[in-house]
Amino acid sequence: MKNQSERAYQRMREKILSGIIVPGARLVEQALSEEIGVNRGDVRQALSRLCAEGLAAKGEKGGFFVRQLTDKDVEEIYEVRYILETSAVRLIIQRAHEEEYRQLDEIVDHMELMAGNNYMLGVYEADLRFHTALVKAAHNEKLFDIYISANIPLSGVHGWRHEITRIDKDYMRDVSEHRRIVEHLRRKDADAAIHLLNTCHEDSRDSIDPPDPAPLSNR
Amino acid sequence: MKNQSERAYQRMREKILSGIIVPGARLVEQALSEEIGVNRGDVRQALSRLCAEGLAAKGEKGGFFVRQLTDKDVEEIYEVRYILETSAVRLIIQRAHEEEYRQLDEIVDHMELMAGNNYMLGVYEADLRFHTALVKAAHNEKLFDIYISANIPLSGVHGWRHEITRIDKDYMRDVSEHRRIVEHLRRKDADAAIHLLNTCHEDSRDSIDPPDPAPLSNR
DNA sequence: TATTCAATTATTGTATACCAAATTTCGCCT
DNA sequence: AGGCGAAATTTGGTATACAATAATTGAATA
Repeated sequence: MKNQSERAYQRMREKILSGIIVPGARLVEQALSEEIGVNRGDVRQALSRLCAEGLAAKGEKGGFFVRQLTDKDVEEIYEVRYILETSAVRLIIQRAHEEEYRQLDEIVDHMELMAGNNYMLGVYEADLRFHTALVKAAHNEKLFDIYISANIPLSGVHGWRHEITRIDKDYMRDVSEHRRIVEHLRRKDADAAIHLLNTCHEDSRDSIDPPDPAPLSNR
Repeated sequence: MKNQSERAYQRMREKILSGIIVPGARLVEQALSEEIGVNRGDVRQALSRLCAEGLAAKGEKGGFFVRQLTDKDVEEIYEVRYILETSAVRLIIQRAHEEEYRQLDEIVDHMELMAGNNYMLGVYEADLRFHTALVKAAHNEKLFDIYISANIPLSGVHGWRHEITRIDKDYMRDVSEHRRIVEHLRRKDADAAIHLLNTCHEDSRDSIDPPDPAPLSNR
């Protein structure tokens, strides 16, 4: 954390993504500034950035709010996710080095370990990391930036903290799916890898229940 | 323009994209604030947003600068542009209505008129509008947002104002290419449309000379 | 009890001033 | 021309003010 506005941004981002601040809630500048320990100007700066990234939005009557994703939004985000990851796979096959495949393997190893011991949140975290590493391996920084700043790997679980994580899910199947994706990448079989990626998407989409209706303070 | 920080954002964006402020130049807060007629805080807010969108960047020794695109950046952006527009085409074929094709036709008409009378900047503008409308027609707001906020249609000509626009370019060929793209879309021939789009990219890539080395005040 | 409306309080958007630290500029000297 | 150091500028951070507006409270009323 170099400077204060960066700090404000990071803290607020965390709070939003982890669901500590629920979607639809008003982002009160003074409260935030006191809590984080920066002044209102820095909070305002961070809010501006969060807005540009789609994590927050300006209310019609003024003020900032945590972005409320509609069903349509989620649907569209999955579509974009598919587009970006599919393209990443094709680039990976042209460009990735063994080193990057090894990194992906390692993440899957972690995922396996956590799945075996029922660390659901851990598995989820590893999954995030896997998809991020996947796009990174495409060797296109701009593509990676877009993927990150669009908060694509997180959108579906916006507010997961408030949901009951499905206990009966077969996490081991996920693990083997991810492992097979890496295999396909190594064999340069783009279509197979993409097909499996698609399966992942379907899975996570099904396992997500709509978040609690947020207690809107206004709007 | 609802509020001041929005105004600051708009003005600065214009200045950067039109090349009035050259790539690499320092963005002095006070100068900007006086010029635009807002206070420093608002400028700071706008700068924060511009940064998130990749139009500006924070210098290592502090301060904001107009983002300087390297050859690699441009290369990557074209790749992303290809990915996004290609995906858009595939979605358009599934979803677009006649109304949207008519809009595209109309833009091509404008382009033709301007090309016929050698309004080079006008042609360029219509081209921008065409590609934007294309992505919009994919009926995925998120995809559209990404396309816009990544400044993809503009990146290649970042600072075009300082270049000598090629006078000998065959603008009419561009026009007919664009017209054929719409035809292919109507016939639902994705591959043909994508192939032509690709041609456009190659063309514009070739016709762009590297911008003048920006007079860097530091960095 | 439920509802309406006015008074009170909170929040935003904007503006200004201040400060220390870092950075840049500029003139001077060699 | 090139290096040096002082002066000016710029940043990043903080505090405060204040009018306009939005939200909440609470009391009066149906």
